[in-house]
Order: sequence, then C-alpha cells, then structure tokens
Amino acid sequence: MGLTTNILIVDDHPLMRDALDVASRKACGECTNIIHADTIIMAKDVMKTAKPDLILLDLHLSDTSGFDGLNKIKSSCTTPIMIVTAQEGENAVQTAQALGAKGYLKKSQSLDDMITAIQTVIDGNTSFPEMSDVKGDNDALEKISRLTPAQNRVVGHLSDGLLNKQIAYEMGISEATVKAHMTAIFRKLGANNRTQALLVYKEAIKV
Amino acid sequence: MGLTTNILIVDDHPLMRDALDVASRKACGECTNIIHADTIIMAKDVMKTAKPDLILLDLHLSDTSGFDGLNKIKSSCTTPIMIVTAQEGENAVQTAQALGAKGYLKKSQSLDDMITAIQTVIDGNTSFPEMSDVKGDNDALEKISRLTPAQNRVVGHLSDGLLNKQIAYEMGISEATVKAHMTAIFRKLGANNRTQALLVYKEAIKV
DNA sequence: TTGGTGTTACGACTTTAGTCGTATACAAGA
DNA sequence: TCTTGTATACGACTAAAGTCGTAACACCAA
Repeated sequence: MGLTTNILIVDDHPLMRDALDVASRKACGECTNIIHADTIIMAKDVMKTAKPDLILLDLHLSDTSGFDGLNKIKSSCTTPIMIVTAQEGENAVQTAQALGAKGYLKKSQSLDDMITAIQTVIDGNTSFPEMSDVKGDNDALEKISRLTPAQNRVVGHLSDGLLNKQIAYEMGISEATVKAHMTAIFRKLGANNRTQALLVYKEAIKV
Repeated sequence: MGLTTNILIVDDHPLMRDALDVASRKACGECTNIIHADTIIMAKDVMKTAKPDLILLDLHLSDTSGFDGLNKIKSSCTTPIMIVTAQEGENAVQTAQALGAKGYLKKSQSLDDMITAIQTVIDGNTSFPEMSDVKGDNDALEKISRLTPAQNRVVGHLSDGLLNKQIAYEMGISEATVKAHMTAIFRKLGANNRTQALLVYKEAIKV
C-alpha cells in the first residue's frame, strides 16, 4: 500500500469519528488521507471533489435514519461502503449486505477487530460479523441481494422517486440503459413495474 | 333503526369476535345481522356477496400487519370501517383517521364505551379516542388526511402496485378518471409521479 | 483457443402515465 | 336565487415507462 488511501468518515458523533479515524490510520498505514462529515448532505458534497477509496457510514444521522443514507450515498458512486452502527435489529447486517455494503462495524467491537475489518475491505474483500442465522424470514431481502451493483444503484435512485431520465443523468449512462436495468430488476424482484419494485424494496429494507 | 343492520367483524381471535358481536348487537338492537371473518382474504370474499353497513377490523391478522389490511378493505368498498386494536403506537389513531376509518376501538375499553362508539359510527358520525396531542411530528400523515374518499381508495390501490387500468376496473370508473385522481393526489402529497406519491404514503402509514 | 455465463450498454418500438380542459352534481353562503 | 367551492367524472393530447433485440466486455472452464 504505497499509494495514498482516501477514507471518508460519515458520523454525527465527533468522538466516534475520531475513534474511526484512529482505526483507519492504523489499518492503512502512513499515507492515509481522511475526511470527516456529519451528514449525508455534507458527504455527498465532499464526494463531488474528493474520490474516497472507502466510506465509513453511520446509520443514524440527523438527516437520515436507517438504510436511507446508505441508499443515497451508494446510488451516487461505486466506492466501497462500510456500515457503522451502535445497536441495530436482528437482520440489519443482512440488510446491509443485501444493499451492497462491503462491511459492517459494530461500535461495541474492539479496536483491533475494527482495524482488521477495515483492512479486509480496503483489500477488496468483505467483512461482516457472524450472523445468528435465525434469518430466512425476509423473502424480499433475499431478492434484493441478487441485484448486481448497477441494478442496486438504480433501485437506490428509484427509492428517491427519480425519473429514468434523472437516474440516467446521475449515473452517467443513457436512459435506454436505465430502462434495461429496470426490466432486469423487475424480473429479479418479481415485479411488473417500478411501483411494485419499490414496494418489494421498501418491504426488504424496513428495519 | 327499523331496518336490519349488517355488520362484518374481522378479527383472528374468536373470543374477541364474540365480544365485539355482543357489543354490536347491544348497539344496534334486535335486527342485527353479523358476519365473522378471521382474515382479510375471507373478509373480501364475504363482501362479494354481503354488503355490510359497518366493518370492525383488527389491525393484526395472520395475513396482514399494520394498516395494510385497512387499505385492502377500504380500497374495495365505501363501507364505514372501525379499527379495533389491543395496543398500538402513539399515532395509530391519527393514522387510522387519516386513512379514512370512521372510528377506533381499543380492546381495553369498557363494553359501554364500545357500544356508544359503534352507535355513533352507525349513525354516520365518527368516533375516535382522545389523543394526547403530542403529534405534529408526521408531516406525511397530515397530507394523507387531506385526501378525499375517492382519492383515498385510489392511493390504497396504488400501494398494492396496481396499474391505472386495474384501479379503474376495481373502482368501476374510467381510466381517465383514475388519472385525474392521481394528478390531484400528487398535488396534495407534494409528489410529481406515482413513485413519489407511494413514498409519501409509505412514510405516512409506517407504524 | 473456444464456448458459456453474466454484467453493462444502447436504439427502436409499444404501452402506460400524467396534464389539460371541460362538465356534472352537490353543498354552504350571500 | 345565484354564486363559490369541492368532489367526481371523462376525452384528447404529450411525456415517460417498459419490452425487445442486439452487442461489447470480462471471466471462468473445457
């Protein structure tokens, strides 16, 4: 890792940002450039200029709750994202995984574990805590997890109420391609149109 | 009240159905015809033949949870509906009101109070328990409550993922009229299309 | 290399969604 | 009575959504 690693930390607790900062620096070595943000708005603003190699994202911010924030960020970039949470429900880990997050950090974890997890994701792998395997009760979530990265980003924009034309602009592709993604999404989610697809999606990510 | 009053009770607890049965008969007098159902499916089936004057609906059934059941029934008829619940969150009463329910019964209420409430609704008025007035925190719910009965039914069908053509068939009106309702709904909910309208609606009724 | 599989990408075409103007009925007030 | 407002209803027109066929690229295995 001779090159500089850029990391964006999104959390509204300054102390937590500092802790994540320390963990990130230890995980990546000397040449680490870290940017802090405390809202999704600010994070998206930062990403207009900087291009982080990794994003650490808290689920509960002042301007978002739950996985909406993950949506908003994920749909506007392809940067690997790790979720950071204090306490969440049972299938929060599965949901994060299904939505295309690359890792999941619990704030209760030890510093060493966090460092290991961050290193794992930086190296291009995924890192999720052990799951109690009581799942199987969320059919919609299983469908969502089958979406490809591009399809995932399209769904994220869909759940913001965007038109195909707007999604195309946001993703830098043609409207025809967005429609093709939509059709593929409908098949995977068992929907006939965007309204039904949105219902499946909302059913899946309700936490 | 010389004519027969038809009441449909939808609850999956037989004991509760019996209790509601007793309350209904005392509220309406001798000429009362009461039908029991324990799922939404069965209730909708019953309504194909019978035309109840009032529906008592439990929120938690085996095939629905929350206000989805209210949607499914309300969107297929214009019969007054009273919600019956054991314990619900703070704004459940407001949500029921916004979704066009005519009354709200708590299972913890006394029999006399229930009888009074049922009589009130049978007479064409509404009956809701006192609210602690801590509300004001749900903007979307306020928007939903401004919808007219027809618009309410259209939104109910929208949240089932139906096409305009299908909604028109269900409601027995032309597709052009459904579209006109949609446009009016968009204005009231601050949406530009059905996707955004659905998001506002889902935001409002999440309990 | 070759063939299979999966992802992303686009254009042409048909279907659906959404806007606008308009009309009826019904209620509350002047 | 004559408004004024609101709810409901419809048809004609424009904009968006959705389907189909096709192609380039990456990856893995035979």
